[in-house]
Amino acid sequence: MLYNGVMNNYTDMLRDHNLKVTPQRLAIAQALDLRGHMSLDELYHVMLEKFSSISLATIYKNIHIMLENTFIQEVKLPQAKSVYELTKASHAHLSCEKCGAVEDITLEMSALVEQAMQKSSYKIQEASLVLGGICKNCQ
Amino acid sequence: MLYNGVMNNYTDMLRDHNLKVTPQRLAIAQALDLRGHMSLDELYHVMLEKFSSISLATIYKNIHIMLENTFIQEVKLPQAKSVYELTKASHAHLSCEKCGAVEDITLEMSALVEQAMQKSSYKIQEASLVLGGICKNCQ
DNA sequence: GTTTAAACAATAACTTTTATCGTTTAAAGA
DNA sequence: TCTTTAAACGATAAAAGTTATTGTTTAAAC
Repeated sequence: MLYNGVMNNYTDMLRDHNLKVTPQRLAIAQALDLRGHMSLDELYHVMLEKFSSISLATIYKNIHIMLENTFIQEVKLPQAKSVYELTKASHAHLSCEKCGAVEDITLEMSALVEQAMQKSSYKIQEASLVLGGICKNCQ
Repeated sequence: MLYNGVMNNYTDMLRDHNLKVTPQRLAIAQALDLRGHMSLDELYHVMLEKFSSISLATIYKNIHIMLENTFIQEVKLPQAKSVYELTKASHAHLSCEKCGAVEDITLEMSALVEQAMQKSSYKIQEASLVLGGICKNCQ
């Protein structure tokens, strides 16, 4: 299932999420896997290169159903358009405020969540963290 | 400046952010102060009660300029529409996935940010954290 | 192969957000 | 307090973003 750290069997991944396998969906999966994070616009323009007559509605509908089936996740960024990524283990995000790059980062958050549950009366189920800053290239 | 924990001098607050003081803006400031967090729709409907002929465009334009002048902040929630709040010291948010309530919570995040700076090559400037869960009432 | 439900492209419809314009008003200076 | 002026207002048009519809194509099960 893994080749040089890059997943290559998008067909199985789609089927695992009850998504019918089409060339368009395989290309979306590949694009997201390759680039990590993409906005709807970016995805549309990348898809246009492979499918010159793809409809924008196809992008919207696939993003919608892929979110519904948890094949992908939306990342809402404080100062930019949402980006989408393939669903993987829970993690936080780094967002460069200069170039707009988005990276995953895995952090130990259990202590923080514990702190929050003690301070509040919430039963916390998930944490969404975006750290804004300047990436290495832009420093 | 404080009366029973509720700020009452919205005029000064607006002026401090270079915003011309109008009845509509005073009402927006008061509504956000009173309720903590409001979506654009909620704000519009609350404002309609005071100003029966207020234009939706006025809400959009004021939210825009108030964001620009950092009088208010936008909170992007993972599974719901954005809400807005008066700008205050940096803090995280709790979001009830059942009733939609949003609360502020102050957490000690410096250790986490330190962890992130060591793991990555980013210079981190701000953290945006939303904790999703179930509030006391909904449990 | 056939059949069928789902996905597709095209595009219309709808929603959300921004821009325009004539009028009103807050705020600064006379 | 009275003018003056730039900004804010309401109304509404325009633009941008998203969803729904329709006829056609295609993936997948039989």
